[in-house]
Amino acid sequence: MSRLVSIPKPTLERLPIYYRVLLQCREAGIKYVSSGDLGLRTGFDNAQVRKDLNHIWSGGRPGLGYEVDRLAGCLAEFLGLHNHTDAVLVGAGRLGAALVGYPGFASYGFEIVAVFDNDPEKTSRSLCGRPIMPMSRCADLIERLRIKMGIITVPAESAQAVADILVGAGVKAIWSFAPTKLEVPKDVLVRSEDLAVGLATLSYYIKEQEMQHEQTN
Amino acid sequence: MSRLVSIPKPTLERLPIYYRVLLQCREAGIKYVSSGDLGLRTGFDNAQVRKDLNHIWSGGRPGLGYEVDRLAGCLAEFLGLHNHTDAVLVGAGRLGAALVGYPGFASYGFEIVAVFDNDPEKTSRSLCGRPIMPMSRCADLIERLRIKMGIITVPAESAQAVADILVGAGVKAIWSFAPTKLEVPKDVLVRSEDLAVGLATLSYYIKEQEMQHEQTN
DNA sequence: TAGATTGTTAATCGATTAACAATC
DNA sequence: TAGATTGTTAATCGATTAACAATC
Repeated sequence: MSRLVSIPKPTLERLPIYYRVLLQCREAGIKYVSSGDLGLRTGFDNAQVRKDLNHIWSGGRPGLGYEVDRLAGCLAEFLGLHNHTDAVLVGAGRLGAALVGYPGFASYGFEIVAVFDNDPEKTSRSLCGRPIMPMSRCADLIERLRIKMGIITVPAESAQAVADILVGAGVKAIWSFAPTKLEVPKDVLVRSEDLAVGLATLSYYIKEQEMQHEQTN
Repeated sequence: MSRLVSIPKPTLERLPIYYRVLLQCREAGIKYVSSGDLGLRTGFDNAQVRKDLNHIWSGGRPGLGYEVDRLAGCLAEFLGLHNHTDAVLVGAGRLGAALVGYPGFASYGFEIVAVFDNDPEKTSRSLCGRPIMPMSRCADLIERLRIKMGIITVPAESAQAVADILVGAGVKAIWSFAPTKLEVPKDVLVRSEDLAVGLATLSYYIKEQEMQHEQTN
């Protein structure tokens, strides 16, 4: 039956942040951190920190805190950061280029092994040393290399078609930057990074600030 | 006293998604949508949709639904998408380039009017028609143009220093892509888009899937 | 021992979902 | 009128915060 002790989603999203801070601590030669320290460095409540960390490790020492090295190790293990995972990227535009060149990738165990795009003008060029291939070769490559992860950086209109091809070829996790809802079978995970959501949030905040300003004057 | 009827954060983050779907409906010539329709197209519960929309407009017509045109208008109004806002971007790397070229920007009322970078090699070049200027000129330009929004696409190590300069010059909202916590006065809003969080989430999911696979075999 | 900090339980808070009378 | 769908209240669910005995 495996571990069905599934972790709350908000907790899962905070774990990478603890991990980042722990790496910084290690860099700085710090051996132990308390939940209070971690709270200060992440902006989370200290009780929150303890609760989150207890989901993955109960090795904290009262009066002392958490051993930086071991906690970082547990987090990396838990998140699967040591597992190497190959990925393909579809959409060789500016955002695609940024992701291919993103150094964080490697440190999270991911490697973009192939880039696809349907624009013939692009398929003659290459991206960070990777040839840009036409979509016609995508499914075949995914199947042969048994690739499980796909990154979508095409415009919204073509995103669903791309997702269908990826899923059809065996991809199980999609990281999408296209502002649209993707329909996929339920054993496939889609994570949408929607920049427009962030922009709209900021726009709202700025509008509110300006309105308050006007009232003060 | 203004409107202290502040909107729940999860709701605020869903509004741009409704807005996007409404624009698509309008494009398709659809005049009315029900909360059920919107739920299907966004993936949210229909009761959720009604509750969210009632925060900004109670003009839905029982038996008929919401008038696409007017609802879209209310959303745009509420989110401040019609208000033009100038912004500066700091960090002319690949991600910076992707954002400067991002078409979504304009449709949310934002315009990147200046790009800064401290690498002398970059300051000779330009980005999508905008000259890349050295940081030494940043504060002055922000003050003169009374710019309220800054976008940070520099490495984590330099992000805090950049934020300090922006805030010192009068910026009130920061959109940061640097994986680090920024300390700012409490009247300044920081929105962090942390790609590492997304990556780690996906990594965890893929690890889980593989573990279950191993057990099945 | 005294001080600090853990892991965990209980209390609070807020968000989602269900239900339904009102109304087009 | 009959069918559909709203706005809203009440019920449920889940996450955050507070508190504290246990322990280094």
